[in-house]
Amino acid sequence: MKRRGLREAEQRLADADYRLTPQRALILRLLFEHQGEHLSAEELHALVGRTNPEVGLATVYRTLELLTELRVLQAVDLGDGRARYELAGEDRHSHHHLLCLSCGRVEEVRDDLLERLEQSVEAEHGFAILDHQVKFVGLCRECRTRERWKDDPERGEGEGPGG
Amino acid sequence: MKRRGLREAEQRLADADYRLTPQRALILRLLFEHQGEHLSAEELHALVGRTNPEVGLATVYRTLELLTELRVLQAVDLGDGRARYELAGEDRHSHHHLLCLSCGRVEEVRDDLLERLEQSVEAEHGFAILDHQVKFVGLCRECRTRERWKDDPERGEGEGPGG
DNA sequence: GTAACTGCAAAGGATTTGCACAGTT
DNA sequence: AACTGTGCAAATCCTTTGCAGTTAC
Repeated sequence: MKRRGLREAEQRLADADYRLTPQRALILRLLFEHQGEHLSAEELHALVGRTNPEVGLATVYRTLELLTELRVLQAVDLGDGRARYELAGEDRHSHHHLLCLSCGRVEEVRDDLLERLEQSVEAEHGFAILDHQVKFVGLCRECRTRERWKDDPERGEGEGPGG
Repeated sequence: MKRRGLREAEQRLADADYRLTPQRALILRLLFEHQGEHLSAEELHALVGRTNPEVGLATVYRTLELLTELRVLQAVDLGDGRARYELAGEDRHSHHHLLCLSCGRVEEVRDDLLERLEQSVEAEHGFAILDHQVKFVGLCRECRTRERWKDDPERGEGEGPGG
């Protein structure tokens, strides 16, 4: 569905006089195929490696950096100590994430109230907002419903249906 | 003025059966003396070293971790690749930061609209929010006034009330 | 053809950890 | 004594970088 986005992204590379190497093309494709998964460099490298084991991790890092620079990607911090990436929204910066403590899932939020908040901040602090990062940590609807939280005083639980 | 907070923090250590060692006492004191500066582990270690060069960096890290666990501190990510810390508000989680791209200053925000936003998110996503992190990146009033920004060909026009 | 790109491995910076010693209870 | 806490240094983790060989344009 977002196939067009891929073309645009490739075009943006060309427009900025960068080469569309097979590595970059593959990485870009995977990024679009795994939209919404917030892949890290290493995860992406693993994905790349499925078909092209030759591609080095450094290349993945370099490509990620390049694509971020070109505003094709945006780095997001999900609090696990590594950078994760998502496709950058065309019109608007929109990293508002709901991070579930129980299952680790990441939902995206789009809420007009945030714009309201920005306006308020700009007005009250005289601060010109260029970008933002909003992250809510808590329990998603499902985990909350499951109530598997009250049992666990500490933490560690295997959320594994895959087992 | 916030001397009482220091005592409370020390008490919290004791309550949790941790010892108030000279290192911890010093670190805690410095943390209160440098409120609002968002010190990193290494900065704090340097401060500690002014009077007690013997204290190791690892101890600072360990203390920071401990104090965070005890909710005396909160780690904040200001985007410079290292963890920074601030005293945790008693009643309310409150890391809402305005990070100025020009001078690097960090302001704190307290805005009711954020609570409104939280409620909206809880209602619409069924997500139980336990904590949040909100960071706005842009230009503070002063840097904005100085207009040292318009020189930059990168960003050009856009939001220009100055017009 | 050639500057851009890649892969590899080594380097880098922040944070953690293993371990023997020191300080408390 | 039995632990907890500390200092040091080595280890770890993510990410970057140097360099020689490769390749897209």
